[in-house]
Amino acid sequence: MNIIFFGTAGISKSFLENIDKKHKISAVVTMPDKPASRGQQLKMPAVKMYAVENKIPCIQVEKFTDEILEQIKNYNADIGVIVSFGKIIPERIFTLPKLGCFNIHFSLLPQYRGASPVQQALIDGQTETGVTAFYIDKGLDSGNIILQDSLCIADDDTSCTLFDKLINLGISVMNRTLDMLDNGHCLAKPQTETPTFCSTFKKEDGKINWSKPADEIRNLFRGLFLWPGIFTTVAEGKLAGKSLRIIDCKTAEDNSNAQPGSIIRIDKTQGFIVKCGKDALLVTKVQPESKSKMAACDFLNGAGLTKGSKFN
RNA sequence: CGCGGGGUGGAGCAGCCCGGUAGCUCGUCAGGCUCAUAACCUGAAGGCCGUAGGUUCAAAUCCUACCCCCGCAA
Repeated sequence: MNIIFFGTAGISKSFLENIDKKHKISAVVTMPDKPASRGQQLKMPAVKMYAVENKIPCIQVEKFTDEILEQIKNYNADIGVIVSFGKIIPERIFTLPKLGCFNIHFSLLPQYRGASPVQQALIDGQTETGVTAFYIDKGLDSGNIILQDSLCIADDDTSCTLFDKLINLGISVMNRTLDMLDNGHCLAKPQTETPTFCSTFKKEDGKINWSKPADEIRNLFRGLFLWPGIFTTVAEGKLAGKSLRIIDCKTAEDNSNAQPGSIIRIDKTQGFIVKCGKDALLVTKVQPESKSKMAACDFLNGAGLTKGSKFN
């Protein structure tokens, strides 16, 4: 089939390069280059880099103008594949390909419609999630479901590892969906259950509330692992007032009535243990403001913190 | 020229403003104590203080240039 691919985020590239070779990718649609990192130089989306390397035409859109519409129309695509594009695609665009457009979404729709289904599922402590291929319609992730596959979430999965698993599964779902469409055996079913929604996260969402149970904090850590991460504020010592990012942690049982946010124990081989609302969190790796990642005990040595020190 | 922090024994840091003996918490090694230990005590090794110039009797510290690392923002 003749495919037009919509995608922007880093993960989109994995899908683009793994589309079954029997199909032809006639064009890639992505967002404009954006200033990035310290130098603030323009950086092209990974999808565009792939397109350039493989000499695939690439359309970058800020807004879907009439001119863009004409360009897309000229590619005469059979199907549009959308993976993490980053913009709502208007009806006059998604109706251009002969068979319409489908989206790969990282949840078991209609659960977790919206921007951060992977992160939110981890934060909620879910043990199962999946990938859904569905037809784009005018709503938000509300179209008819073509194919859905589930997988188990492991206790030690973070957004990083779970994304990896979902990308693999998603590529399979995408290619099977393309096969079904190609063969004309494609029965899409409406979403009937009650949907749930999730939105994007802000930096502030990663702030630790130590009065919460350790397993909730740990789930927040897992969900926000890639971005923005979870952080706390040092309350004393030479780094008082600075923020501290938690790079790795585990829950630890604790029945003491110590004050949440205080260090109740130091394990020189592993890290330090902070009391939470229920149980405690063993912090093993950390990154202070403006600093590199380091072992939790190294941080204590430099910051002059010890058993009894507190975080806010 | 987006904003900011930083490069000091193996690790994390202090010292720099106000030039004059290389400091702290760990780690490592040796010895001691102990039923035992990641605990405690004693001792030791290990530094061209990011690089190159400059100022000075004297530079980790002041001046200049360069290299590298990191956070924010995107």
